[in-house]
Amino acid sequence: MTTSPLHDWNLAPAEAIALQRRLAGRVERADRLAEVRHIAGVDIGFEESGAITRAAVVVLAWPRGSEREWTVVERVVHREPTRMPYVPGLLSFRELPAALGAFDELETQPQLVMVDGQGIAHPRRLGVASHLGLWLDLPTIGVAKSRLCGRHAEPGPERGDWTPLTDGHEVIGAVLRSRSGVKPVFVSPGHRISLPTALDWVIHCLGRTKLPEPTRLADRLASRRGQ
DNA sequence: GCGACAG
DNA sequence: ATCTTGTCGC
Repeated sequence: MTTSPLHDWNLAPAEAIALQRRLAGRVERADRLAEVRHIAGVDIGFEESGAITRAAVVVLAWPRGSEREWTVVERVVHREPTRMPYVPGLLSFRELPAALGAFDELETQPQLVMVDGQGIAHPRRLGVASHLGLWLDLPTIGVAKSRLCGRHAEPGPERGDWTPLTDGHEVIGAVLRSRSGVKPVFVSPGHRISLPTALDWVIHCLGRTKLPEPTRLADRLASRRGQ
């Protein structure tokens, strides 16, 4: 077996929390991105009543062909037995093992990764997107469908309108109206990216749907609803 | 003690 | 996350 770059995954809740506090100090909140040619979207689904975790990664070419033309470069689905239950705040310990398995099978090297879940908009500033970014040493962005922590005002009604997500005086993300008339998404930096840049990328990847294309396609593939 | 709580 | 049909609206 290989030696884990950061840690192993079988941890008790108290240990996982202590680990998150340590890892959070390694998260980079400033932009450190290479020229983007491929953007990956990641999401997790379950089979067998939750006994099997199914990770999906979709890689899209950038820049895209035309306004609403995306080129899917690669798609990977990786399954493995589920190890941990869902515990709010400890999501990465449940989902990352399978996600990393999917990345191991990926042939294309993305320069940016969008994850279904929070980045630093997390109680200890280490949501699943940040944790994955540290492990892969790649820029990551968290795009969640609901809030885990922080306070915010309701964003405007038009696509692109957003308000800051804050915790105390710290800005930890943005609440973005990705589509008018629909509940907003929660965008937060994962690793090696700033909030303004993360927001730009998410907005660039928006189609007519609520979720940006990378995450939307990964979502479909993970739930096997996708093709 | 009473809520809140990514997926 | 997942279990699930029809239905309202652009």
